[in-house]
Amino acid sequence: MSDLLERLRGRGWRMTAQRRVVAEVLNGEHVHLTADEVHARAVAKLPEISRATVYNTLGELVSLGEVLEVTTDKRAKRYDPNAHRPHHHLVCARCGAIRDVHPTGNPLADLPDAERFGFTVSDVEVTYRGLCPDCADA
Amino acid sequence: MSDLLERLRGRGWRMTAQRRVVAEVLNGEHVHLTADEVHARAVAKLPEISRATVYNTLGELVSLGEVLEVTTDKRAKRYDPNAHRPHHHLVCARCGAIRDVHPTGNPLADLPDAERFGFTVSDVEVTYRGLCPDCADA
DNA sequence: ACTTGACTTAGACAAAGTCCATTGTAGGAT
DNA sequence: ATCCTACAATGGACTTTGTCTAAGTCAAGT
Repeated sequence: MSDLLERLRGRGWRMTAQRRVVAEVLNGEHVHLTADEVHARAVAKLPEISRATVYNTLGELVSLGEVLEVTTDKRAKRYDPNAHRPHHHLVCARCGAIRDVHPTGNPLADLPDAERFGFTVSDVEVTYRGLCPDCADA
Repeated sequence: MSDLLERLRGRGWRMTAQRRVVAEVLNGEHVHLTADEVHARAVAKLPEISRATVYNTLGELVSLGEVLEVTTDKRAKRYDPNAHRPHHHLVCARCGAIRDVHPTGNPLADLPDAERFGFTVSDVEVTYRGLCPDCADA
C-alpha cells in the first residue's frame, strides 16, 4: 500500500496539519478529485484550511512526483495519487466518471521516427472515452 | 485541400462576415489555436467581431464536426480544423508546440475487456509528450 | 424591398486558478 | 522547555477562460 503520508515523511517533507489532511484525502485507487473537491473534503476535517493552501500543496505533490495531474475534460484539473504505477484513463463522456486502466502494448513504439518531427518523445497519455454502465441506459 | 468554407457553404450554413473570418483563420494542418488566438486573428481582419461570436462560431463548428476540440494542457481549449483525417497529437512539454501525428496500431484493441469496467468504449485519444527541437537545446 | 428568424454584440457573470503581503508554526538550536 | 527562523498558511484581490442575456443587426427567401 505504501501510504502517501509515509513516503512524504520519509522524504523530509515538512509536515503540517494542512498538508496531512490533503495527503489523507488523496489516498486509494481510482481517486481523481478536482482541487475544489480536495478542498471540500479537507475543510470537513480541518475547517480553517484555505483554497490557496490546497492549490499550493497539490502543486508540490505533483512536483514531488507523488501525485499526477489529469486533464480529462475541459473543466478543472484532477489529481491522481496513483503515481507509482503507470496507467491510463477511461472516461465516461456523459457523467465524467474515471477509471484507471492498464492497456497492453506500448504506444510509444507505435510512433514512427518520421512522425516525430525532431521531438524527443518521452511520454504518452492515452484517454479512452465511452459511456459507463449507468450512463449507457439512456 | 477541400476548403473549410466550401464545405460549410455546401452544408447550407448561413454565411456572415464573422463566420467567414473565423473559418478563414482555421485553415491548414498543424493549426491548434485557442479561442482567444482565433479571436485575435479574427479581429485583425474584422475589428468589430466580438469574443462571444468567436465562441459561438467555434462551438458550432465543433457540433458540425468540422473542427475538433483539443485539450492538451490545463490552459485553454484548442481548435483543430484537421477533422477529416483522424490523428493524435505530439506536444512540447516546454513551449506547448503541437503537431498532428499518425501512429501505427490501434490502441482501442489494446484495452482488454477486463479493463473496461462495463464501459462502452468508443474513442481513444493519444497525446505524446516530449521536447521540440528548439526546446531540446537548453 | 420587406420580413423574419437567425446571428452578433457588449458587458455582466462564473469557474478555476494564481499572486502576494501578512501572519502563523514546525522543527532544529540553545 | 523555550526560542528562532525559514518555510507554510491565509484570505482577498486579480487573471484567465468561458458562458449568458437582452437588445440590436443582417442574410436570405418572397
